[in-house]
Amino acid sequence: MIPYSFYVNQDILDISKKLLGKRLHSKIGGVETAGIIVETEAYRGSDDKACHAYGGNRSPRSLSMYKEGGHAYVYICYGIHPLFNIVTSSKGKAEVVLIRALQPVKGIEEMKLRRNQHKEINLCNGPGKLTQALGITKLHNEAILYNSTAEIWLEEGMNIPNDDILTGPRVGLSTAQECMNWPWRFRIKGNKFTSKPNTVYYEGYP
DNA sequence: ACTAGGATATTT
DNA sequence: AATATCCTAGTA
Repeated sequence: MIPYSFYVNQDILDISKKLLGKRLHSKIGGVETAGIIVETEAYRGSDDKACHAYGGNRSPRSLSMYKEGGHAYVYICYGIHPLFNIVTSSKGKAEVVLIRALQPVKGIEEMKLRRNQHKEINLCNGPGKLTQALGITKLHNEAILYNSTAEIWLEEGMNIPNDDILTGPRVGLSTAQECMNWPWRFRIKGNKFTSKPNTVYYEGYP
């Protein structure tokens, strides 16, 4: 299990890249499922208009973003889909990483049942899909990811060198003005399990 | 292959 | 009224 120290006092863009290649595990309803993180996005409260905590904004939804690194921020997107984010950095800064896609490695049969899909490629290739596959719901908002009883946690996986990371604009933003073009989406080059809109990207980090 | 529409919690 | 999405059903 990846410890508390990993989640705090790291630059939000650095940790978004370091999360690539790590494994996200859940043990929910007695079944363990896991996948390699292959796509992330960074959200930074202080100056990022796309972030729910932009400029220190607080709402019932965004409160958990202000917790200390190592907590989960789960919110409901479009009224239906829970999206799973990892709070990073220190308390009060509201910096989170959205997990956008996984390569399934454990509990694949359970994922197929939960997702009602039979193709492995369709189990975790989107932020709303992977929460369903892993059994993550809004009840896991504010969950701690680093203690022995955690239902959701990370494990070390493979190290992804910078040359194997593609960056591009974040997905689904249209009113965040200049922020919507920031290359704060990260994914593993050549990996087939990333989420759909794969059109725009840059090699490496500008 | 591509596109339109529906599902619907939360915020402004 | 808009949104950090996904699925189905329709047309091509």
